[in-house]
Amino acid sequence: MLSELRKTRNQQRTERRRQALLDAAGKVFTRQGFLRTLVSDIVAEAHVGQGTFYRYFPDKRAIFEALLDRFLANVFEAFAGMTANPPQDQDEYREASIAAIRQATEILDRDRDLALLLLREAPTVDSELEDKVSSVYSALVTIARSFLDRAIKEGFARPCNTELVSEAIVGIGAWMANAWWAGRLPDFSKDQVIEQLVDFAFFGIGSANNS
Amino acid sequence: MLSELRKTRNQQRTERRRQALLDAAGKVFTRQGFLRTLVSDIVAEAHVGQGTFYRYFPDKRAIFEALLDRFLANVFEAFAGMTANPPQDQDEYREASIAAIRQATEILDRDRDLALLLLREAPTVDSELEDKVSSVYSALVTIARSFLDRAIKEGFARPCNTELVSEAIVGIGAWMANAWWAGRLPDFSKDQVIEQLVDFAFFGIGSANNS
Amino acid sequence: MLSELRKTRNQQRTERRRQALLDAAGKVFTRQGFLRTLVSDIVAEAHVGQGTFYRYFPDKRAIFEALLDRFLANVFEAFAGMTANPPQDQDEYREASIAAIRQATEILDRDRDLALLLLREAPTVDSELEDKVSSVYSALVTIARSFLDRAIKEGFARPCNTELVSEAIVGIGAWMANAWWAGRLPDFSKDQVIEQLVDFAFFGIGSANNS
Amino acid sequence: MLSELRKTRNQQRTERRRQALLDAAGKVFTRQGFLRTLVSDIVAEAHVGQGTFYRYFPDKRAIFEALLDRFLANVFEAFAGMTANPPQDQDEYREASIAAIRQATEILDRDRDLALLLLREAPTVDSELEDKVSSVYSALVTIARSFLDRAIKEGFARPCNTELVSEAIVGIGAWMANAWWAGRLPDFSKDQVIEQLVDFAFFGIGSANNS
DNA sequence: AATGAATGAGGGTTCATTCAT
DNA sequence: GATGAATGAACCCTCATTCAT
Repeated sequence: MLSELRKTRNQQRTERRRQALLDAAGKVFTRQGFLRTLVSDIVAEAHVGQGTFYRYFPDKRAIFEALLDRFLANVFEAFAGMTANPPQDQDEYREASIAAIRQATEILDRDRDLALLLLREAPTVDSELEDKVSSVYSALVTIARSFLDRAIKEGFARPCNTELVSEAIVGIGAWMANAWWAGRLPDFSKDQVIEQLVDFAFFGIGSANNS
Repeated sequence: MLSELRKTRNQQRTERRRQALLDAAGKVFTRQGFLRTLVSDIVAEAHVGQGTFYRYFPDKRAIFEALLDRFLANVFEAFAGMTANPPQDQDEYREASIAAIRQATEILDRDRDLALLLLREAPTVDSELEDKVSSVYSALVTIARSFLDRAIKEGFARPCNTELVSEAIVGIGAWMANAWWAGRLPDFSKDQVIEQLVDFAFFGIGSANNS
Repeated sequence: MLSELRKTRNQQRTERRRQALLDAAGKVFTRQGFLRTLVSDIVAEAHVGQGTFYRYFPDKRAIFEALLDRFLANVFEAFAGMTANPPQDQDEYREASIAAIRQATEILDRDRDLALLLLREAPTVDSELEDKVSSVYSALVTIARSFLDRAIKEGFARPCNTELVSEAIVGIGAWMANAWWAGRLPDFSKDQVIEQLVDFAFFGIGSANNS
Repeated sequence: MLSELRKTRNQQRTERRRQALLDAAGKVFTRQGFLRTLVSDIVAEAHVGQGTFYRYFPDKRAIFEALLDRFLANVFEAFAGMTANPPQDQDEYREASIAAIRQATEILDRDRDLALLLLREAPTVDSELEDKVSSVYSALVTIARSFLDRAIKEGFARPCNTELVSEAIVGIGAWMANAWWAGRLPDFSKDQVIEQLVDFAFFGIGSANNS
């Protein structure tokens, strides 16, 4: 009979190994993409035997999903703080937005390549993984929408179809993050990008003297 | 020696068959995704022999690329008209934008599922295909930017970093098209979406009375 | 109804095309070997259509065999003259041998590469082709043996087992021809090789003063 | 971590299986020739899975080469002893030659069919394998030549061009071995063949009373 | 529990052969 | 008769998964 201590130690070892496999998978997926990653690549990267993989994950898709879950949890965590401290006027709103985005990207920046890969490839693997990614965007849209609704009610935002507009706002964020991470905007600092986008979202491209 | 007539007829037959293979591939890719599509699925859909496929395309990737090329050519054609008729004031600009987007989506709508698939999966196949898709976005950004630059010069658009903002505008378009095609916006007509987005792009979310 | 003239002309045309295909096949087989030669290579070399090949030969093996037959007929022709003019003493015998070998190689030299290929690869294709090649060697052995038998009877050759020795003599010829054609004897002229070999065959390596 | 004992046992098992595959391949190649042998034939003969083959050899050519290497190593071993004990006169030389050849054929006789196949087909597979076989003949020629050079220097062999003559001697050996193995000399014992050939090599066909 | 050798179904690709024009 | 596009039976090889140790 195993002692409690021994049992716990084994569980820890198991959990550590699971994480090691996930980390290894993350590296290999980032390097080669889901399509071109073999299970044998993952176990080689993790320095474990081929059979060991199947003690922890039923197949390649499963470890990809686990990786995605871990990442999506991070995303939620990153945006969780945004609901606090409702702003009192448009300037505060704008400042709060900039701060929130800056903080969120900070967290995501740690695994930017993996993030890029997961968001890009998950929808091509499976409709289930596609739904998972969608649901995260939906959640972000919901957050954005509640902010926007309040801002309109408080009178410091232009009335509009908040469902569509918040989708668009999340879209800008996701798109530009993608562009930035993919190196398509080499001439700008991250802060520049964030500020310009927030201004665009707040004021549009229209000039004041024309309204 | 074949007569000219005969030669031409053969070329036509070859071209027709190539298109038939492309169409069949389009259907199967749309249904199953690149990953899960077998060459044997494509030839079954096209009702030709397995070997016939390899007379027209060297491998699965190649037919996917040809399909992408055909689609990207359509995209360019769709947006080619946008450069004509520079608008004279902000309202005309806004109307022109709506008209152009409506027309572009009209054309793309014919193969919406395929479009969705190509844009989503091409970047996961290959860095070359990834670049192809990127370059189309870049081209659209360039078009958007030249419009925006002029609008600012003419005084009916707010000065801003046009490189970033035009990237964002294309991003909104691509993102919302995606959302729309993927059925994530079931409550809105296409025209509603277009109008709301153009307004968002022109005026932002900021209220007039707060500026 | 075709006139006789027309019929003959067609037969000639057919025969010419058959020879053209054989020549083309010879070139390609020489270049690539039987194993790596495709029917499509042969028709490309012959500048005829893929289907045309099958009007003249049932398959790749058949054209190889036809080529072999054409070559073996040449070999027989080359050695046919050797039976004439029986020599009267050992020196005449030796001179006649040298002359015959020289003449034979003369004829074979025209298609040396093809000869090398056919003799080397035919036995690996088929046991039937193997037998064909064998039978040529047997025929040569028979010729050599009849000479040797007579020479012994006439008293200017050492009595020996003529079946084995004539096999060995043909073996030397075939082996050295192979070595020569394959470029394994770069330092010698053909005449040098022939003379040395004939001397070896006549006198062996043993020295006179030791007998 | 595997114990040393376990590791060694695994290596042995691996080596045993590799040899089993080689043996199986030998059987199938002998039966069907390189051209007509499928990898699936080899694995069926060896009673292992299709994939197992590819753990041990990259492709069909590779296992053929390994088989050839194993055989050529045997050939060298068979002839290695020939360099020892230089003979002191022509008779000793002749006796030594007979003994050496008898011993060499003894060893090769064990895998005569495979030997025949390897020497015959290897040059048709590849220029690399062709070179391998050539190099063995060259090595044998070198051995023969050193003997002949010494015999001439010692005065019990007729001066001659030793490069050509030793090539011819090896040629006789290879050719007659081939003829014997191929069943073209059914009326003679091996010893008869060897003796006759050695006599032919020593004394030629020329009669003594004619010199 | 961990291993890595063994497996074989499955997929891509070739190429001899057929056949409609 | 000549053509070359079409064909699909082979065949090679990969790689996710199993399993004996």
